[in-house]
Amino acid sequence: MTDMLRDPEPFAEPVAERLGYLLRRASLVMMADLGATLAALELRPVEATLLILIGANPGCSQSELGRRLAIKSANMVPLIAGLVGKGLVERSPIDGRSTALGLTDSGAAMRDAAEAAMDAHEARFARLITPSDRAVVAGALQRIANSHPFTG
Amino acid sequence: MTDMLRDPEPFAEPVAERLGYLLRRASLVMMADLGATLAALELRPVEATLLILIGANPGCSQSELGRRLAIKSANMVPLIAGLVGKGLVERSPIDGRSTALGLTDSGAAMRDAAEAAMDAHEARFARLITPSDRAVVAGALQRIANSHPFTG
DNA sequence: TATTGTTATACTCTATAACTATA
DNA sequence: TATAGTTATAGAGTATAACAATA
Repeated sequence: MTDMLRDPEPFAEPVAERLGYLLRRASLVMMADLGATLAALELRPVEATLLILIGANPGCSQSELGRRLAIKSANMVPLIAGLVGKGLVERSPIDGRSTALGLTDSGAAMRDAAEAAMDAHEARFARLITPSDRAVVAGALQRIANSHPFTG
Repeated sequence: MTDMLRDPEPFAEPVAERLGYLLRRASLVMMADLGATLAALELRPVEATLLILIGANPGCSQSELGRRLAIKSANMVPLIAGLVGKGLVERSPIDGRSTALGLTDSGAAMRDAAEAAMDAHEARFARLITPSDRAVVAGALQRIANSHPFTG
């Protein structure tokens, strides 16, 4: 009987028990699903995140977004330029060196669509964790994420 | 009094509650710590993982490792070649197309050092989660990681 | 015909250095 | 002097396509 359950080709996976390994594998799976989900909107995950953050913080600067998301300023340039080029984000000068960012009307619509897509995406995975365990997981992940300074 | 605790520059972070976002941030923090930890051994995380897996599965093939770790065969070539070049891994032909991988003596010593470094690394983060919550987190991460087929 | 290992290559993401203009 | 934004570039990591040799 037990032979029926035997692994036909046993392979030891000692790293599979490690927290960092599990975290990375789980993160890659969720990122892949999110990417596939947002592809319908022709948005990458980072672009959807930027739309949501700009929508929630109208007038914020490019450098401030970079600090929050740990994206270097040099790498923010093509990201924001891409969203502006798509007509989703608009810049309005604050002073000579800063520009306030905001969503255009179509940017706000796209943000709403992206949030709906992300809700559906997240629901597919939240199903795998009981509500009470979800709080435990979220708390643990937050403590890990905050245990190192995020340089940006 | 409450003014003393007020955020000097309020910034809404609606994505910070999302499971995928938390997972990614936590994973990046642990990966950065692991990379810094293993730098003392001049090993990257993926190289340490390969040493551990080869040590636990002597005779395994390069393509099998790639399937387990979701690394494409084209990308396995320079990885294994690098470990062979460092004298940590040795190849012995099985048949005309497969080669069995194994650790050299110095590869086994390096594997031991890498596992010790990973133990210390992991302990720094396990501290942030109570033992009973650790099982909850590990279970949730495993279900998420297994919820999508891993293509490799 | 499917698999192992390989080469070459391209694309994305991220990092560094240097620079301009402004506060 | 420090900051916002930019440019150019380099380095990882990962992806596809095509191929040779073998099972």
